[in-house]
Amino acid sequence: MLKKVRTLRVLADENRLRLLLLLQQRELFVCQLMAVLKLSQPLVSRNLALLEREGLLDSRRQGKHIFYRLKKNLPPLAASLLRSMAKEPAVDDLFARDRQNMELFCRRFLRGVECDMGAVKAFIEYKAKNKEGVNYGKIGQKNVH
Amino acid sequence: MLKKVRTLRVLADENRLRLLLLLQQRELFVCQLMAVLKLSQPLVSRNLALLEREGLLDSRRQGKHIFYRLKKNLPPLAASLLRSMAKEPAVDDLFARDRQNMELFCRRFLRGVECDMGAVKAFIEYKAKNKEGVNYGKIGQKNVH
DNA sequence: TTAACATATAAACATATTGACATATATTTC
DNA sequence: GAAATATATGTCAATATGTTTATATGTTAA
Repeated sequence: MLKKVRTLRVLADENRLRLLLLLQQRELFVCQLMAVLKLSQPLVSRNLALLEREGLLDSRRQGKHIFYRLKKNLPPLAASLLRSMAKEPAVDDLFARDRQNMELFCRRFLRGVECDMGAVKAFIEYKAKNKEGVNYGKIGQKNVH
Repeated sequence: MLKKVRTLRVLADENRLRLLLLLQQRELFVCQLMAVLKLSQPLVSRNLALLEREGLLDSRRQGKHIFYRLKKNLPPLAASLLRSMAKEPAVDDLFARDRQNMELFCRRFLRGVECDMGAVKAFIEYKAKNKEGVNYGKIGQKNVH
């Protein structure tokens, strides 16, 4: 198969797109992505591996953690596709929520700690209780306890 | 699933990309695409239907033939993706051959006739005999009989 | 109306992808 | 060293996708 068609296939998946969009902003490790996207650890791992093999991500180990981030010199096709995708309203909405959740998770559930599965679990439980429509991002306002 | 992810998935296929690239140039009917891409009739039909349902193609019937062409107002995502794809060397090579073959087919196998399955069959047999490396496009030169 | 033809759709099958679960690996901490 | 932890990988069932074969539809021409 043509390499670029393979790249397209890899990009044509909601989970992987959300991973890429989050990793566009900054370096992250697996458990952060698990918490925010609410995906199982093997699922996140596998999709990250796919993206890395396709030349879209870089990773580096630091202690127990493995950091992933968007490759600096992204293939032009992938770069332009990601940009176009991010502009689509529906994608942008979803991504805005993911970004907000990542912020919340890091600020209120990690607090200094690099990351740990306890925080992931706590975050997912917290989100299960505080259902849709909650104003996650702003501390000290009603819907946040 | 997000609509735009579905669109991406539809585009992430070699056969469909080749169809789109050919249809970018001009209106074509099914048997022309069958001959040039060397794909079965149901396969061409089905992929064209997929692309049309996704809002990437228009079709109109004229007698026995059904003409397809790239939609005028292509969704921006699809338009930019097609442009980026066409720039990729490997895709461009493949597409250049397809375009050349379409030209040859129309000029030397259709000749006035709108299209017919006999011409499709003849073309595919001709191509089977004159294997790779042949200079299809130029009449009156060695490799063309 | 029937035969011939271009295209569409359905049915059947093979293959690929997804996601859950179990397990392996690598690193730190004790 | 062993235990704990973060991540990776293998396996399987479910599902989706791609392809072929068979059949249906709609059109023209006799």
